[in-house]
Amino acid sequence: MSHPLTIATWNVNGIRARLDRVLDWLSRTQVDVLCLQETKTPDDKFPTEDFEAIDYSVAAHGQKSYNGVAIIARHDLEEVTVRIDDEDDDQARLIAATVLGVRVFSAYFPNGQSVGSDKYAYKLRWMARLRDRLEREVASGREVALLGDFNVAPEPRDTHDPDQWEGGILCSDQEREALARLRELGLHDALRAVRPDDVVYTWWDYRLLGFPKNRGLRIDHAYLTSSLVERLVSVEVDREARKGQQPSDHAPLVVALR
DNA sequence: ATGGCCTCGGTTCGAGGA
Repeated sequence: MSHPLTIATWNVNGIRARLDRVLDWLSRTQVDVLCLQETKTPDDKFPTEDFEAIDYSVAAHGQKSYNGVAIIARHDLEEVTVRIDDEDDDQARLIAATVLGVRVFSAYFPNGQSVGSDKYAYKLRWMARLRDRLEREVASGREVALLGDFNVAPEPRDTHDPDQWEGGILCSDQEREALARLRELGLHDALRAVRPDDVVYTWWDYRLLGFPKNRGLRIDHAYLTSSLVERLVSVEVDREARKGQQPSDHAPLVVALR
């Protein structure tokens, strides 16, 4: 028998700038596991006590100003590991923990800036490294849940305006192929598993009234191994969390498992 | 109104984001 479990991912664009909003959201939703990205905070300044005060545990891996990931959970966080591999890389973009037997990864994929740039090459290299890491994790027979800001829109329908986005950063063939290589490991796009035809976005530009006009992208994802897909009840974007004063430019993606 | 942002660190701007 498995335990019902909700797992969410949210790029918060600065945990200290968004702390009250995230605490309120957790208290209201009672999500079991929350994967955070762009915490932009060193671990000694992460507001761990504030989460513990509402009975959540924290595993954080951050750095000053940029990047940073964390996993917040109402259950014990076991086997916490940070980084992808042993390669030299000072960017804090991956943390893993085991929650109720599920190996959960919170990932902040590189943005890539523009196709052909040095940052683009780093992004593709990072995705290949992640693939190799997850190949080992999946081969071990674990239930794996990879959640985060993947910074890739998998298909043209995952952007509000393909004419504007296709072929550019977040939507290039090489990025999409690197994402397909992750799925080839046996990881499935949870949103598409239960909502194959919906137009869904998770990010909207702060500028140009992006959110009111629903000019968005689907770049935050939850990739699950098959046994977790079989437990899927729903996958939802909480658009309410993108509204109001000082929102993140991303909304949370919430995965419910039976 | 026909253009419209936000974080961080560190100062009143620059880098980065997507």
